[in-house]
Amino acid sequence: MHNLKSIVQRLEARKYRITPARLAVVTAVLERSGHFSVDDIVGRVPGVGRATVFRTMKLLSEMGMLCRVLLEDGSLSYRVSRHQGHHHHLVCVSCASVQELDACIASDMLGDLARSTGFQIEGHWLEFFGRCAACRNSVA
Amino acid sequence: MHNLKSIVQRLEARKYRITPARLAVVTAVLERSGHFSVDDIVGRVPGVGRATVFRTMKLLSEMGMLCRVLLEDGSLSYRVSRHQGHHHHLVCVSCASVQELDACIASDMLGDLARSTGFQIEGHWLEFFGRCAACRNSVA
DNA sequence: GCGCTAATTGAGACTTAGTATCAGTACTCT
DNA sequence: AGAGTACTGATACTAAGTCTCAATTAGCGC
Ligand SMILES: [Mn+2]
Ligand SMILES: [Mn+2]
Ligand SMILES: [Zn+2]
Ligand SMILES: [Zn+2]
Repeated sequence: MHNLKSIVQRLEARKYRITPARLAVVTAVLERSGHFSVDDIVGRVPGVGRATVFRTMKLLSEMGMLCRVLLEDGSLSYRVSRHQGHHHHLVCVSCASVQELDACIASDMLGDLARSTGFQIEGHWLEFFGRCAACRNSVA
Repeated sequence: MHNLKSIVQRLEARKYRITPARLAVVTAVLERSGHFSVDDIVGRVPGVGRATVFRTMKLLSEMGMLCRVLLEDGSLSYRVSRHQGHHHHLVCVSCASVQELDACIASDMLGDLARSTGFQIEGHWLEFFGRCAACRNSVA
C-alpha cells in the first residue's frame, strides 16, 4: 500500500523536508509488520535521536500513514495504516498481527446513543482483541 | 451507589485488611466526581505513599468499584463505577463527567466480525467522547 | 554552485503513569 | 507473647512522551 516513494511524495507535497532522519524512520517503519512502539523504531534507526523518531512518527500519524492501535492493556502501539481516515482494528493477542476494518461499525449506534443520553457525540475508540485464524490453527 | 461502608464490607469479605491508608484512598476516591488520575488521589491523601495509592486503586478496579476510562488521547483515567462487569462510557470532553452505558453495544457485532475476519474475538475497548447535555446548553 | 534562512535535528532534562524492591510496621492467630 | 503474614512507604526504576535549545542543513532564489 504505502511505500517509501509514495510517502516521500506526500511529505514533499506538504512542504516537509526530506531529511536522512525522516527517510530512516520511514524505512524502518515500513519494514515492520504487526504493531510496534516508537522505541522499537528508535532501536532500529541508530544515529537518529529519540525526539526525532517521536516527531516523525507523530507526523506520519497525522498524515494517515501510521495509525495508533490501542492494545488490551490500554497502551498504544503503532502500525502502518492501510486505510486513511477513521477506522478500527482487530489485534491478534498471540502474534500481534492487526487487521483493519474498513467500515466504522460504531457509526450506526451513534444516533440512538445521542438521543438516549443527551450527549453530542464527537468521537469514539473501538478496538477488538482476539486470536487470528493462523494463531487459532497453530495451537490446535 | 458505592459508599464507604459498602466498600469496606466488600474488602472485609475478601479478607483484605481495613487499614488507614485504604480508608483514606477509598474516601478520597468517593469524593471525586467525573474521572481522575491516580496522582490526583495521591495529592489528596497526604501521608499515604504513592505505591499504596496505586495498589489500592488497582485493587478497587479489580473488585469492580473503580473502572478505567479511556480518554480521547489514549490515556487512561479512573472513576467510581456504577456497574460492575463489562461496560462502556461516554465521556464529556468539556466537564469530564462520565455516563456509563449499561449494555454492551458492541456485543451484537461480534458474531459477524468473527465470521468475516476469522478472528476468535476475546475482548474489545469501546468508549465515546462528546459534550454532555449540560455542557451543550451552557455554551449556547 | 552559493548563500540564506527557516526547518529540522539530537542531546538531554523533564513529566506522567506505573512497577519492583525491600526493610519496617501492624495485624492475626494460637 | 511469639510467629507469620499482610501491608506500607521510601525509593529506584521503566516506558511513553514532551520541551528546550544550540547546532546543523535542506531547499529555495540567485
Ligand atoms: Mn489502522
Ligand atoms: Mn465504568
Ligand atoms: Zn468508528
Ligand atoms: Zn463491550
